[in-house]
This record gives sequence, structure tokens and C-alpha cells, in this order.
Amino acid sequence: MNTKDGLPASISAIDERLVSFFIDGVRMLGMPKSVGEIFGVLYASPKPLTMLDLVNRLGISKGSASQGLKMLRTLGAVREVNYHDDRKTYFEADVELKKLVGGFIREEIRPHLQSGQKKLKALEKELPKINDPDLREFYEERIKRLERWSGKANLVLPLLQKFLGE
Amino acid sequence: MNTKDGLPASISAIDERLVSFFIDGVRMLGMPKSVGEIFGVLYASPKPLTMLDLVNRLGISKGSASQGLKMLRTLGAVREVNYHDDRKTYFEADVELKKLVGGFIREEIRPHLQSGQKKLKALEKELPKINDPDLREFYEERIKRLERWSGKANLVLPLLQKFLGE
DNA sequence: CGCAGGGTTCAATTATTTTTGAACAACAAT
DNA sequence: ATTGTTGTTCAAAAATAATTGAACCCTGCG
Repeated sequence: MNTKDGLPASISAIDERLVSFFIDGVRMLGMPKSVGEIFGVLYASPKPLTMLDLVNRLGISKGSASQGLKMLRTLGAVREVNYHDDRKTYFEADVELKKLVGGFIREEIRPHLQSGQKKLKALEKELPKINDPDLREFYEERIKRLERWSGKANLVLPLLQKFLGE
Repeated sequence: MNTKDGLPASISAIDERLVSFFIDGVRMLGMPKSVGEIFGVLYASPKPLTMLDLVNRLGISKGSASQGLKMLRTLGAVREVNYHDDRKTYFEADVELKKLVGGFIREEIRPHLQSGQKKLKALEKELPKINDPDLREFYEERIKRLERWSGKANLVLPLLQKFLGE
């Protein structure tokens, strides 16, 4: 049974495997399964799809689809596209995983790294309160070490992003 | 109130902040909060601690502490150490975050990448089943793209590990 | 031996995250 | 204005993941 625009109502064997591939992928990035499903179906589709297409193919709710698409758009992994000039919005996957991973780094990792660095700065300010000099030196060393490390992480992220840019 | 070996029963302001730093850190890696707490307390401690010390300081159960320590040992982020030669086992943090991150890459990322690559190989085998040549070419291109990408990811991981080796 | 920690395991509980679906907003067609 | 279609939001329900705590296994010691 086909929908009116000729798309099979349920996903094929190959599509199914691609979807499962991306489910694992996004789970690794700590995102919900539905996001992987959506991206997978879009990645496996030669033509753009609407939200309702996704709902039908995956058997998920409109709510999930809407939220998942929002997340993918924020990451830049999926984009709106003009298609049949009907009033539905069509989506397609950005085939460069750079976008998916890059968006993840930008939206999830960077902010955490930054807030971590702020915490470390704040911590340094507490150091003088420690009376015992040995203990103070100990903490100082450990905190400095974390600062050096997160500085390094900050450097490596853009490179990583560049390198993983298909 | 102090324990018999002079450790404060509850963690100090600085320790608390370090712990919170690591809670965020491990959450980013998708690990349970308790693992971050444990690593944080060990990282903030000038001397090795026993499992029971951790239970007392953090107010977590023996079960959590045991499981958290197991995870951290598997990652190589924490090591057993001889201390007072009593029969308790003492632990200390490996201060090089390389261990924590490296272990994470080794134990979590690599296996997923590999299983992903296996899935892609399997997918390629399905391609000949597609009759429509255009469609077959389409899938072929998309799958090849994923293969190139995960090959690249495989290359970059060891570099990442090296670079983040404090 | 029998007991007293120290440590692990795992089923049950609790906390967190994800998904659903119903209510609603926007807007085009009639 | 009314209706039908597309899409969002958010409280409630369902699914997952983390934590607890009791039962259990060691091992050293009297």
C-alpha cells in the first residue's frame, strides 16, 4: 500500500538498516532514538519528506516528529526545502555528517566546556581560603591541571570539526 | 566530626565544586552522576580513599560505589593502590584525564564505531537486490559516504587520544 | 570453626528522559 | 465565518537508566 505521493507506507529493508545505523549514532551522542530515526529516514530518502511522512513511516507521534525535527534543524543536520509548492514544509538531510557532528559540538560540547572553565576560574578564587600551604599547593596543582586540559580541549574541537568535515 | 583517619565526614566547599565539575564532565560522556562524584572526590583527595570513605563522603550506597569504581577502573581513570597495609583496598584518581577520556574512547566509542562499520558492510551486500538502477546508485552513494566518514573517524580517534594526553 | 569486616551482585525502587496525544495556533481554501 | 490541514506545545504516560539495600561471597583472625 502506497501513500498518494508514491512513498511506501513502511520503510524498506535497506532503509530500516540505515535507520538503525543512525539510531546507534545519535544514541552515542546522547540524543533520543527518535532523532536518529528521523535523520535516518531522511538520509535514506532520495526526495524530501514532510513531517507527516515521517510520522507515517516511523509510526511515531506528531509531537516526537516535531521536536526531533526542531533539534535536527538546530544542529544544522536537516534543512527545509521547497518542493511541491504546497503549504507543507519538506525536509532533507544534510548528507555531510559534519553538520550533525559539528552542530553537536557547537550546541552541546562547547557550552559545557565553557561552563566548566568558568567553574574552574571560580574555584581558583577559593584557593586563598585554604590555610595549610601544602594542601593549598595540592589543590592549586590539580585545578591548574584541569585548566590546562580544558584549554587543550578547546583547541582541539575546531580541528576535530574541520577534520570530520567530509 | 571526623572519621578515624582524620578525613572530614562531609566534603569541603572546594571539594564540592570539583565534584560538581566532574559530575558535569562525566554526564557529557553519558555516564551516571555517581561516577562523576566518585572520580571528583578521588581527584580532590591528597590521599587514597577506600570505598567506604566514598560512601561516607558522598552519602551513596555501597552498591553505587562498587559499581562506579568498577567502571572507573575499567576506564583506567582510577587505580588501586597500597596504603596502610590493612586489607581494605585504597583508590586514587589518575590525574591525567587522558585516562578517563581515553578509556571512554576505547570502551564506548570504538566498539560503536566498529559495529557501525559492520552494519555498513552488511548494507552494501543488500545493494544488488535493488532493481531500479537510479535508486541503487543513490543508496550506493549514501552508504559509501558513511563508510568514508567512519573511516575518517577511526583515524582521528587515536590522534584525539594522543592530543588529549596531558 | 564461626565471626567480622570488606566487597560484589542483582532485583526492586526511584529518578530521569522520552514519547504521546490532546489542545491549540496559524492559515489557506471554500 | 467555517472547515480542513499543518505544525507546535506541554502535561501526563511510558520507557530507560541509576540507585538502593539486602543477600551473598570472600578472607583473615581469634
